[in-house]
Amino acid sequence: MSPYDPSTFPAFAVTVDLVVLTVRRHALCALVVRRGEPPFQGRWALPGGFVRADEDLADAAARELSEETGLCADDPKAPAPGNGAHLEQLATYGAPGRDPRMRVVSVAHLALSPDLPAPRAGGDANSARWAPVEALLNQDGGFVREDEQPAQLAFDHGQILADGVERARSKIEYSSLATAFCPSEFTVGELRRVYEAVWGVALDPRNFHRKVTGTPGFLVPSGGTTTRQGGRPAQLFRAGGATVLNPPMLRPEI
Amino acid sequence: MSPYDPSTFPAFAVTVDLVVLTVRRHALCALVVRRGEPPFQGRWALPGGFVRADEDLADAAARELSEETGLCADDPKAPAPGNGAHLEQLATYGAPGRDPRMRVVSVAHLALSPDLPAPRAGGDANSARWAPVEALLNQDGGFVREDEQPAQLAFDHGQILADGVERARSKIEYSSLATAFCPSEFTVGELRRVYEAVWGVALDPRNFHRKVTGTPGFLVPSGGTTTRQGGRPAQLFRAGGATVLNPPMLRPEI
DNA sequence: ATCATAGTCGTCTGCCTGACGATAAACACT
DNA sequence: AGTGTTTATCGTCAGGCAGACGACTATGAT
Repeated sequence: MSPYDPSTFPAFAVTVDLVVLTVRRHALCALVVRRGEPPFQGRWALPGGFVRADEDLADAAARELSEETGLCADDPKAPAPGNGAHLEQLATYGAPGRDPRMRVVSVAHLALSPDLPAPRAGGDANSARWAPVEALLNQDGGFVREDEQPAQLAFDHGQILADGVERARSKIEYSSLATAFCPSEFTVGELRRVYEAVWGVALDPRNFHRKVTGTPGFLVPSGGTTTRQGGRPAQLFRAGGATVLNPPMLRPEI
Repeated sequence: MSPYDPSTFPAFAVTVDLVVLTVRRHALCALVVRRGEPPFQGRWALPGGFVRADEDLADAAARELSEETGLCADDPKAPAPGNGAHLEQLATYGAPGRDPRMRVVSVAHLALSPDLPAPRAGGDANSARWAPVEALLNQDGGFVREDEQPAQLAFDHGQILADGVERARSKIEYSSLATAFCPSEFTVGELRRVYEAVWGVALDPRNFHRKVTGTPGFLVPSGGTTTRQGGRPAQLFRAGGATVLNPPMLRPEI
C-alpha cells in the first residue's frame, strides 16, 4: 500500500442504495422514489444517500431506511426477526460512469418488510411509491400494462434491483427469511402467498403446510389463536428461532 | 440527493481486498502478504490496493490479483470456468475506524485458484505466502502449531477472510465452483479432495463418485485419458457447462 | 341448506442419499 | 510371481423427503 498521502489516491463519494421489497396484493413490490433533481430528474430511483463521514455502512443503510419508510431495521446480529425490517448488505456498484456527476461507489442493501407501512416521502425525495418489480424489471422493450408505467430506473438501479430480487428469491429457499415479509403473527397460508408472490409460482397448499410445519424451529404456534382470510380459520404462528432451512424449500422448476 | 458540490459529501478512499483461496496438501489455504509499512507493519494482510480513478471495481480486483499472483481472472460472464481463476465480489467493509489513517471503504473479492501458482511477491508487498485458513482464523486465543504462526491479520482482514471462506464453503454446495480449485483436467478423486479440504470433512468416495458423475453438465469426460495419484488409474474430466447443482451437494452435518 | 373458500390431515410413489459390500487396476514390496 | 496397499468404480439396500392428489373440516356468502 502506498504511504499515507491523501493526494495519492482518488477520492470517491460513497452512497448506500436500498432495495426495499414487500408483498402487496399478491405481487412483489419495491420501494421507488421520484428524483427531484438532475441527473435523471423526474425518473424513479431506488432510495439512498451519502454515507456520512463517521458512519458505518450498515448504519447509513438503516438511517436511510428509516428516513424513507419509517421502518426500523432489525439488529443484524439478532437470531430471530424482531419488529423491524430485515436489512442486509447486497453488493457494491462502482462503475466509473454510473453517476455522470462524479465517481460514486454505492453499497446496495436489501431490506424486506411486511406490507403495512404506507410509503411516505421523506427527506430528499419528492415522492415515493411501491411498484411491482415485474413492471420495473420488464423495461427492456417489453410493454407495461400499468396505468402509470414506472419507466426505466435511474442510474444502474435496474441492475441493483434485479440483483436484490434475485437475492431474495434464492434466499427464501434455504432460510426463514420469508417471514420478514409477514407481520409478527401470520398463518401458513399467508406465508405461502409470500413464497408464491416472490417466486411467481403456485405452490400446493398441502405440501407447503407439511413442509413449513414439519421444519423444526421455522414456525412456532402463537397461542393457537385463529383469524380469517376467507375460509376456515387458520392457526397463527410466529417466526421460530431457526434461520436456515435444512433441507431447503424447493423452488419449482421453470 | 444533494446538489452536486464536492464539498457536500465526505471523501472516501476505496480499495479492493482479495481473499485468494486454493487447496494445497489437503488444506484450504489463503494468500497473505506481509505489510512493509505502518500501520500493522510486519503483519500479514490480505492482498489489495486502491481502486484507480477510472477503473471499475471488478477490474481493480482483477488487476490486483494479477499483480500479486500472476493469475488471470476469468470473465465473470463466461458460463464455464476457463484457464483463469474464478473471481467474484464478496462484500464491502467500511467501518469508520477500520483503517487508522483515513476513511477507507474496501470492496472485498473472492478468488479461487488451482494449486499451481507459486506465490510471488509483486508490486507493493514485501513477501507473500499461502497460509492454511485454519491457522489464520484460529487466532482468538487458540494456539497455533505451525512452525511460523501467521499471527492475527491486519485491519479487519480476519473478518473478511472468514466471510470469504464461508462463502466458498457454502457456494460449492450448490454450484460447480469447486472445479475452480482444480486444474483444467482432474479426476473425481481430486475433486473430492477439494470438497474435503474446503469443508474439513471426509466424504464417501463411492457416493461422491455417483453424485458428481450423475449430475448432468457437472463433469464431462476428457478424452477418457487416465493418470495416477496412487492406485488404480482414474478417468479424467473437465468442468462441464453446468454452474448450479440441483439437487445440491450435501455438506455433512457437524 | 347449499356453495365457495381456505385450512389441515393422509396416502402413495418415485427419487435421492447414506451406509455399506465387492470388484478392478495400478504400485511396492518380498 | 505373489501379496499387500491404495485408489477407482459399480452395485445393493433401506430411509427420508417431495410431488401429486384424495378427503375432511370449518368458516362466510347466497
